[in-house]
Amino acid sequence: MAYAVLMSRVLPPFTEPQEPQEPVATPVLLEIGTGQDEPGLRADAARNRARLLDAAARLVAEHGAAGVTMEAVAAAAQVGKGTVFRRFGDRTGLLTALLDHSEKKFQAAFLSGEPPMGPGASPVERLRAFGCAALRRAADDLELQLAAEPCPDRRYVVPPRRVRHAHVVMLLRQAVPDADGELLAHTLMGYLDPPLIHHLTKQCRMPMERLQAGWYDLVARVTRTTGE
Amino acid sequence: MAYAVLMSRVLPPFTEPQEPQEPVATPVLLEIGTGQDEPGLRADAARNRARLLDAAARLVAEHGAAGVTMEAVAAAAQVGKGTVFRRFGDRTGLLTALLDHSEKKFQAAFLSGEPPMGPGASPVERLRAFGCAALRRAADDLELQLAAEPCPDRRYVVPPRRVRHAHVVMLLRQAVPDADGELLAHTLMGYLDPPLIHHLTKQCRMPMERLQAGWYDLVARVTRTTGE
DNA sequence: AAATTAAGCGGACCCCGGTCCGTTTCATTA
DNA sequence: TAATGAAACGGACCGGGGTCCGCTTAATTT
Repeated sequence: MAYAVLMSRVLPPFTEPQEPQEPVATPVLLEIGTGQDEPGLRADAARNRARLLDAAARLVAEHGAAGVTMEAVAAAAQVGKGTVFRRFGDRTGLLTALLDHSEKKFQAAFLSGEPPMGPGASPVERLRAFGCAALRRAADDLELQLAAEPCPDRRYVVPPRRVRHAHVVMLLRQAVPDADGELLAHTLMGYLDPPLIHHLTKQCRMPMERLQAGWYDLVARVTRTTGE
Repeated sequence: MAYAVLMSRVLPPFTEPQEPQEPVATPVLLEIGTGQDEPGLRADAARNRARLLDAAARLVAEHGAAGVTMEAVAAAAQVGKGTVFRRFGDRTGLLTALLDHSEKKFQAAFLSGEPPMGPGASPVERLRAFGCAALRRAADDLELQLAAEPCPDRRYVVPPRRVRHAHVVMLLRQAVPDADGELLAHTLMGYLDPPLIHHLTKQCRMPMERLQAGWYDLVARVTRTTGE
């Protein structure tokens, strides 16, 4: 499939899913993100990219995420359909690009922002804060996050997820050095997955407070600390 | 969408996703399953159903799950395409039906089988055994399980998942009565999700032993017990 | 056995994601 | 500024999921 090739242009330096994925050192992380403005793009390409994102955002606002059809976006941006795919790879890529700006801010917050999320606080405090922020982030434009969900076998390979995962692994290594941080991190991240948040808040009508309390409790159990 | 209507025929007595989902008592659970033989089906319908499942299984064997096209199945079963959709609702439904038999056996094992999975063992022991079995089950025909993965907003609503979830909730209620069993159960189940198993074992080449050890550790932490 | 009717049937049809490839446009080099 | 090659473009095209609706058939009733 040409998908990988296209994505390698969209998401520049990114290892293939195959290799065993050594734990990534923190400073490298910042380079993994999607890259909103996409440097090194020909003038017309850059312009079309902007028009496409603009059109897509308009469509979301007007008809919800379901209204974001590749053809519709192309038409609204006065651009050929092929162009949309060339630029974003596939529908998920487009939707992800739409979320990229806020995702970047989120990443900045936990990678290098103020405590308690950023460096300076204790690992457990940072984990707690991270979860709250992630819950909040998932709750805002849940619809888009849901629509941007990649197909099952890409889910764990997508850059934003890897960044978050690596970060949680790092915190867990500090908080519980003797545990299998990789696996525990997956468990914790599972709690924060948009589809689950959606199920609990929308389909089961759970209040966010309960989810947050659940997160605190989970962190406490996993790190074998007390709640306070 | 007519989907829900169709499914209500395929999965007879099943509450809508909307209501807050009260904890289901154990004896009821057995009725939730998909129902392989589908009683109350007209003779021709039952015959076609069987032919379709047969054809689908053949296609999986020959061309992998990706080869299971609704049209292909219909053709192989000498049946109209509409018939496939009438019977199984959608592709996911068909694939799920294909897994139904083994899923039923799995359910029987943890609901009423021998200890340590079935009743008789302690809740923590049952949890540990449950996870191992689930891991094993996910590892066998991973491909089919992956292909049968429902779209994100159905994921937590699908009968097999609800059965497992309810069961884990029950065990957690016994093991850690003061915790939020609903939420903890989701966390534990997340660890056992086929896409994650696939990612870890296939894309990251992790050995199953590590996953299993991870499960034991997770159960221990969540229930605040020691490993042994 | 004939009549009735609800369930089932099938395939034409629509929509949408994704691909392909001949044409156009930008940037670079001469 | 003309030539050249790579990158971008666009829309015809394809395949597959899902729907629709007029027709058929199995079960039931009289």
